Amino acid sequence: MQHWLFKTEPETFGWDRLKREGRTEWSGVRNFQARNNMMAMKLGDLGFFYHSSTKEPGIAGIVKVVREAYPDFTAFERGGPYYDPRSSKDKPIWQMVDVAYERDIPRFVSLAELRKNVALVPTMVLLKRGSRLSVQPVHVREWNLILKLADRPLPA
DNA sequence: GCCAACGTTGGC
DNA sequence: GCCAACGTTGGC
Repeated sequence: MQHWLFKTEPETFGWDRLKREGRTEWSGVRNFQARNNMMAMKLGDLGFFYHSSTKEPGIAGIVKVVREAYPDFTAFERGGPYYDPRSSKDKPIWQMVDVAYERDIPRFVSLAELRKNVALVPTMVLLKRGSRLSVQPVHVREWNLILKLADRPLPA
């Protein structure tokens, strides 16, 4: 099993909403690297649900991949915000997966806290300088370390 | 709101 | 194939 991280803006689609709705299509990704990551996902893979572009960015919860990659239909929606004329039903360019609420974590783990963790800084994609990849892999070592962080009370 | 860093586009 | 220009992301 592989682990991932999904970025989302909580003002647009946050953790509370996913919890309420149970599952969602991860549509609208228009970056090849992020798309390739989604195409590598397998049923049952887990991912961190990450809040970006917000007052306190960080990891809010855990999701599970419940449908493997398939064509992102929002690319076919003429006039829609995610329309891409290069993508067609015959030759779709963009793909998406479905993810579902898996479980809460004991507490929110902020980006600032992740940055303070010396063991994460050199390797974690999220922490790389200028990183803006919206769907990214998380090494199992990083995954477990972050879960351990979330199990402890927030350091003063 | 600012701006550094990034990915993509398109002229050459 | 190079690279400047552009639009976007996302932390601060």
